[in-house]
Amino acid sequence: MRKVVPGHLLFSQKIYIKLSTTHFHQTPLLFCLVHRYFSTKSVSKCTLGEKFKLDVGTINGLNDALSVYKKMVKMNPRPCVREFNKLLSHIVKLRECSTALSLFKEIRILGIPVSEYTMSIAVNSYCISNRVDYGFSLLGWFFKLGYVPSATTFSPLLKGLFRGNRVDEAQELFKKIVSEELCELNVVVYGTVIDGLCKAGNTARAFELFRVMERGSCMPDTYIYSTLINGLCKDSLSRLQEAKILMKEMLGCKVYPDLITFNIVIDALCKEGLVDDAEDVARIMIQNNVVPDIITYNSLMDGYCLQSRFDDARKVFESMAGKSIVPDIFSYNILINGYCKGMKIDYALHLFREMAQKGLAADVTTYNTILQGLFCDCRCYAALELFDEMQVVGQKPNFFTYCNMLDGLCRNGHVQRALLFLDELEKKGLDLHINYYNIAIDGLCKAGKLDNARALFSSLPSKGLQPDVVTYGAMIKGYCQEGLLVEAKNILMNMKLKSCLPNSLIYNVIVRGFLAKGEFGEAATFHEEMVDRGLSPDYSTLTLLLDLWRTRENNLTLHNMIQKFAPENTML
DNA sequence: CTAGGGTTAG
Repeated sequence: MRKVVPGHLLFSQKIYIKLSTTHFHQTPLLFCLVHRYFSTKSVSKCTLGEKFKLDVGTINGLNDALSVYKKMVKMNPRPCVREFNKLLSHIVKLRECSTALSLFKEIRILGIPVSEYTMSIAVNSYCISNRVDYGFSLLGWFFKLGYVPSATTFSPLLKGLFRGNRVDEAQELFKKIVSEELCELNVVVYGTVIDGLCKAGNTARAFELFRVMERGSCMPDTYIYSTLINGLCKDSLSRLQEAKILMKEMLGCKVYPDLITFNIVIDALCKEGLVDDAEDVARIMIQNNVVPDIITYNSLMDGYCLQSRFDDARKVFESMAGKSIVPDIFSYNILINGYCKGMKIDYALHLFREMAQKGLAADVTTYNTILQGLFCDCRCYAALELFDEMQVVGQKPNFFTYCNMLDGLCRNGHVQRALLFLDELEKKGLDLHINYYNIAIDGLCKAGKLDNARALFSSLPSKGLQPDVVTYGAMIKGYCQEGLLVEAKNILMNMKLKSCLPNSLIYNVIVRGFLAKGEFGEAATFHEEMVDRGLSPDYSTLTLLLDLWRTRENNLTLHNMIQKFAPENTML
């Protein structure tokens, strides 16, 4: 049976074409209105699909969503855009952005009309998948279709830029939004930028924006305060006192903390070692009818573990059951990490097996944590087995897994095994990283296998790798320890030629190396060079310097020597 | 039907 196209639908398509080619640039708003008017009109004549209302609550997982989508596409006429939007949005919430984007593309190919909502969902999907530039390219489509991107479109773009460490571009976009009035400056846009700035370490700029908000018509809400409190708590030097003041300011403005605000504070206290205070805050939150969730308990557990109060951590873990909260992968990883750090590896292993029994799959964090724990406990064989096991169950090792393996093997006297491991990595055609070689070179030097270290070091360029300051440092330290100062000096010269600046660690090693050999003139030269470069000797180098010069130059008083070698060091 | 804040290893 052929579908009869209603006359007014044809008419609306003509208008659409005409407006989009001639009038759009002058009258985008008018265009939108006309477009929307006719879209609704055309839908009103639909029969089967028009009545279809999607209830995402009935969708069970991705496959279900996909079959619903197929059903919707087959309907004639098709359900309205809104139902497609609901479905797409639901798929994004299932964290299946790539699927959502394929469907979005298919919808376009099938000629199913999309709305500004569909477009925003697509932009957001791209941003979540770290493909912000594709998100930006969709902005062009907005205009083609006669839509105007809104704050809802721009906030994911801003967030995506920040997440990709493109802080300058994010700030530029924000400035552009403000100066060209691209969209409404609402609390969500501010929140996105403030959070991005805090996470980029620019708390000062975040607060500037916050004060701008306060003065303007857009009042900060719980999200904004939580973001800033979190920013203060996680600033390089934690600023808990300021966070406390901000919390008071927040209450004064009658903005009240919610679950996430409390979780931020609880976590910050735990990380400061104030887990008992964190417990107090948890009690206060309950008094305020805010119910703790799994993240609250996970933070508390971590807090106890940091204080080596494993029994208390365990109590929190077990108390979750009574609150019908099921421990998640974080809960297990936190407790496993606690036990590993506390050298209670068997407890950690027990939990590891328990999670499998409960149907909870260990992730790469779990494996990395336990691998480290096993190596710390000198259980190399078990670690090697676990490394194989993780691959058997399909958990891909990452950069840190490989570092753990190499480092663990070296530290346990299995440098040769580490080298074999490194060979395997090379053969696998993995992305090689200079860190792998730094660990191996350091291991070889510490094992006194300087020739092997040198050979590995020399092979780096052929592998397409550049030594970094750590590589040079390992070699220099290796030579110094063997008293081979000429070689150490050569490496130092080499790195300078490659414009790799020696750090204070390297200078300290060299100065101590020359002092140990009694070559005081050389030691003094490098000491001077270090100071010239704004670096200072560490405690043990300084002690050696002072002792030696004191015995050699009796006429120097201690005061003179301090003036000479550590003018800025007030400790001595 | 679209957008912002919180927990683990290295």
